[in-house]
Amino acid sequence: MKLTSKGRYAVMALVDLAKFNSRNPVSLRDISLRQGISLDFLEQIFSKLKRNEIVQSIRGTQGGYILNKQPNEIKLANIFHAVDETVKTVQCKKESKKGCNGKASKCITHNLWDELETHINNFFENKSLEDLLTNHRENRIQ
Amino acid sequence: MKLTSKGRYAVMALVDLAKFNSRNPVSLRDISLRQGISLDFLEQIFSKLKRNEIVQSIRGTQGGYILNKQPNEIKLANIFHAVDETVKTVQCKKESKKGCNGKASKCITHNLWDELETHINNFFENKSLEDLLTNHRENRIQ
DNA sequence: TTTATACTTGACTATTTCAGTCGGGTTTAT
DNA sequence: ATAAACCCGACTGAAATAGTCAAGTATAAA
Repeated sequence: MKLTSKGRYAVMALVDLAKFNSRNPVSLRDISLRQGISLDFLEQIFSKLKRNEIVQSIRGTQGGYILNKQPNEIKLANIFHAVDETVKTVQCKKESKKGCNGKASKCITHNLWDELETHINNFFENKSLEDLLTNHRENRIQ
Repeated sequence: MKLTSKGRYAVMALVDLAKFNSRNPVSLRDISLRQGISLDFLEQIFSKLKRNEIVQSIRGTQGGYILNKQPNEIKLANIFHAVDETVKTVQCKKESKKGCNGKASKCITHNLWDELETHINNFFENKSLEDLLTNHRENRIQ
């Protein structure tokens, strides 16, 4: 089981954005440098975050991105959903596959994956950007 | 985020094995046919399950596999661990990557992935083969 | 009004992982 | 003897991932 970089980077970038979100927009170039994430890749990610109204963009010189909501209103679930990061446990749901749809009954482990999905989604629903910011402030040494 | 087929198949195969575990060993061929899983792939999986003492093998004609413990003693965590299915959230742990080890401090989201790992592992620690068997018996129609 | 900065978009690509195959074994009941 | 079944390691096609690249548009500032 793994989490892709897209979702991980999205969270890292948004925490960074929230930290420097005081007044001025934050450019992807800055985030790229601070977080060590490819600028081109960040652009892909932020295009999705914008489409999902998690951030707003400001074009032109001195432009950048700002959060579209307060950090405590942005759940991790929103972020992962925005960048198409989904929990795909139940491959047996695929059409025309044996073991699940082929027979009239669900495959042996079908319920298990459903439960797991719920379990993981709960975790993401109950964590906001705000939580991460707090956690980070407490733990950093510098 | 996704779960690989190896772990999913391992669970399906073991539930199947547990169901038919009455007295005689169960051959992979039978499991393959019932669950629609490639025989060669099953052999890879059971080699690992055996190495981790989750099953025992009986060679020769009429051979097969039997569970090495009672279903209620086999946690899903054991199974996933046996087939190398791990929750890989924290890619920032990789050596020589920016954002975590490069600097003296942990990367912004490091704790998050740790928490998530714990959250998911809890789920697997608290579910046994026995639970799945019970669940399956209750739900099947046939 | 020119220029540099920064967002916008879509196509392209190298790498890695996954899922499964293949070809050889060895063991053992019948 | 032979067929069923486990055992083991190498190989491979396909898909997903993690970017890269190219060609824009918008806007603030000089």
